[in-house]
Amino acid sequence: MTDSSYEQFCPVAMAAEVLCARWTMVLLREFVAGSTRFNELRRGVPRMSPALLSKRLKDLETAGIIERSRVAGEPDLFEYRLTEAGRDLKPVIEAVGSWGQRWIKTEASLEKLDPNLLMWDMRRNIDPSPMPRRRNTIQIIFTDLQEAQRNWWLIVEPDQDVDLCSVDPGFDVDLYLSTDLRTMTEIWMGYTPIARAKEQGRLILTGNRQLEADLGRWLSLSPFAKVGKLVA
Amino acid sequence: MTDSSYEQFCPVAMAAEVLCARWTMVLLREFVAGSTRFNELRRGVPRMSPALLSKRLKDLETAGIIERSRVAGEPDLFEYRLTEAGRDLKPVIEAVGSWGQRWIKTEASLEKLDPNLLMWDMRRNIDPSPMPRRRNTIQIIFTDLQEAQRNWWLIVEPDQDVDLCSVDPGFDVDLYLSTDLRTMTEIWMGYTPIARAKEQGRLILTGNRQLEADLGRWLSLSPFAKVGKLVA
DNA sequence: CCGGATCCGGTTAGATACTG
DNA sequence: CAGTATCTAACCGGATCCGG
Repeated sequence: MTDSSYEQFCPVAMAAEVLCARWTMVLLREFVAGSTRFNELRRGVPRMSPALLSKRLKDLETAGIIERSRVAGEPDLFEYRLTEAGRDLKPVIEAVGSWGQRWIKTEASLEKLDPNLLMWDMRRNIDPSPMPRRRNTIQIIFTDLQEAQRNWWLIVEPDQDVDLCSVDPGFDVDLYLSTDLRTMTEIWMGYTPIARAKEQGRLILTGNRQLEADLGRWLSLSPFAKVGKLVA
Repeated sequence: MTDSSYEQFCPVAMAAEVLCARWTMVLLREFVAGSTRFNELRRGVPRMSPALLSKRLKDLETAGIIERSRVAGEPDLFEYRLTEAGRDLKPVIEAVGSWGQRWIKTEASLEKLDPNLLMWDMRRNIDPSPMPRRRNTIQIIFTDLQEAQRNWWLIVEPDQDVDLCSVDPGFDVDLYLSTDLRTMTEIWMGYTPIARAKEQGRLILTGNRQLEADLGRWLSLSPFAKVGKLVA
């Protein structure tokens, strides 16, 4: 380990040495959101090289923030989990994210649209409890995207498991959600209420009336959606 | 500006792009602590090269976190001040520092002793209100250090201004504080109570009885001293 | 497919010196 | 006081490859 230290006893400096390395804060957000496997983490930080991810995981393990262990029962699969010190980073991530939600210009965020990250985040935050107690299949159609990223299926199983597919799983679709990537992202971030998007025709729902009416309940928004903007 | 972006719309990622660059979190702590001038900031981040400091200041200005302006009345002196967005970073710095205070091993912090940073921090946090309403001169003697860093004088003026000198200002000394750098740092960080250090003979006070008795009131500790450690 | 390791080129940071 | 300039070392991004 090279001496890339700030050489300050101050707890801010000591913490920043490990927390403020490139990608680390974003990676920790993935952990706080619940990811545990190498390739699961990769999906949340797709632009991070696997080599750097591997290095950061080692650094975080050395720092006592995560633990690496074998997946129970599986011979050579590994998982990474937050330690108590790692779980205690949740307020830090929340403070950073709340500040970002409040002060980063809306347009700057909306220049980084990414359907993979959006759908992955939406999947993680679906609340199945207001849904009918059967399998519910919701198809999202991004009308402005090319074929490969255009269609997505959320499958909420009776056991409350949520799957995300980018190829047709073949089930009957209960609700179609037709929109564009920007509108869906604005909704997710809390910039645009669902009702307004529907009024403006930027979001069109077709299918099961109950699922449609309850959209605002089962489609949880970003954890930061409720933080108010102070700038336009 | 190269594209060193995370390319994620998530507010954590957007905020981390600017907040988690090398040195930036430590620099922001300096701002939150009240520094405004280039060389004042340098004193708080002595291991940061002036070139990088200059670049970071420009980055923070571009990000809308600080503002650069001329010092009122002075022709070519400049100052940097937090904007509203910058002041709103205080909870972020506090969250990072509190986590550090709680989870960074004590020994790791105490490997980075630095009398300049310690005295600079102490000076900033002196509370003159419990002191006699006259000039109070306190000499700190680090018995384990060489001549150049051994003696320090805190001068609390009647107008409540606090000066720090590393050369004898020539005033009569009201209180002598004789200790070693590690003990003083432990006290500052909240690891060791003043009373215990005195009992163990690691801190020796000589001079004005009232100043001595009130030490715990005018010597404010680190803002993070009250955060409890969860690890030994 | 999973969980990485290796190699290479470009960018960034550290050290030191210097200037208006 | 408030920064630049310059050179070198460390780090990062991207692509490729590898063993189970």
